Amino acid sequence: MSQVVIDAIDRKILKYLITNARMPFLEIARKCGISGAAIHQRIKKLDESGVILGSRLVVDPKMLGFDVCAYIGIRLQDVSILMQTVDRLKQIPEIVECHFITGTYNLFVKLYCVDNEHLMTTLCDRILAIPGISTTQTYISLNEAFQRQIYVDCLHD
Amino acid sequence: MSQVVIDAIDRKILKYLITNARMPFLEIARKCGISGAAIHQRIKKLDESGVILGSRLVVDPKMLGFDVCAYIGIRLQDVSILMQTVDRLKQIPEIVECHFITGTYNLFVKLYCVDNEHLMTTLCDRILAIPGISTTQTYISLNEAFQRQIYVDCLHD
DNA sequence: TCTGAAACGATTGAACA
DNA sequence: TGTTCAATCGTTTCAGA
Repeated sequence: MSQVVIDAIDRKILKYLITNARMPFLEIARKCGISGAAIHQRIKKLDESGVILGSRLVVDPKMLGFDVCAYIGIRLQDVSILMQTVDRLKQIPEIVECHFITGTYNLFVKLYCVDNEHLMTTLCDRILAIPGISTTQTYISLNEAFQRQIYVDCLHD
Repeated sequence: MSQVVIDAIDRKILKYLITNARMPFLEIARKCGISGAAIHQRIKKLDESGVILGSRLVVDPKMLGFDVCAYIGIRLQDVSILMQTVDRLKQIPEIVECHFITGTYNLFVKLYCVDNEHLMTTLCDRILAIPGISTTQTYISLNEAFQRQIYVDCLHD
């Protein structure tokens, strides 16, 4: 996949915004030692080049009443229907993540439900209703120990 | 887990910010038909009550050079070291998510690596170096079909 | 819980080094 | 790429309903 040239200042900008998407550009500017307008221009470039995909508020699912988080591995009868299956999965709002994977399953999804009953109806009435699914395995997350973003500094320093 | 009373306006505010954490409060105010000050007060309340955990810039891992995304299921020899193991996993920057789960594994992590070699060294030199790990299984994500946030409207309307 | 007003700070675009 | 400047717009707080 195409890459983009990102220098130390870009990485610093990303690092700040990855932990707080609403950090004022002027505050970043002060920390980076350049002007606010320069930060603005760099962020615009990062945005246009596709490095920045967007920003999100992070909410606590449990506080909103979603007490159950689960991962489901999905095995298809026939890999040719992979894309159609993804489209069907996308229509299920409880599913927040969907991956193509190697190994025992073809697809792997993450979802949030209100309770176990909600998980069961989502699995049985919505997911298993999709034609071509051979088997599934559900892994219930008892607790999310942590969740964070990529550590940009892992890269070429 | 404790829940909080959230009305339709709160849900509308969250809905906007979940897809764009930098949306100006005044714009939300216009869409909700109340003043900017009221939006500010509501967001402050949602923040203080723990519904809002923070905000994040979403970056494309591939654009930053992280070509490999994987999930690893981890089985421990002894569940009593669960918390210590989480602490050790937290120190590995490549790991972005860590769950306690039911089933075949005790822990389940998501990580990003630069390439397969990086994945292998992270697994062998860092993860398997943690004492008490019995077995692991790695699922490589060939592609993330989609990733999004909880759909707030799943709830009580 | 809302509003409007006022003060302050941030964003954005243009012109230029 | 960077800078400064100026206009516009957003944020935040407070008093009061």
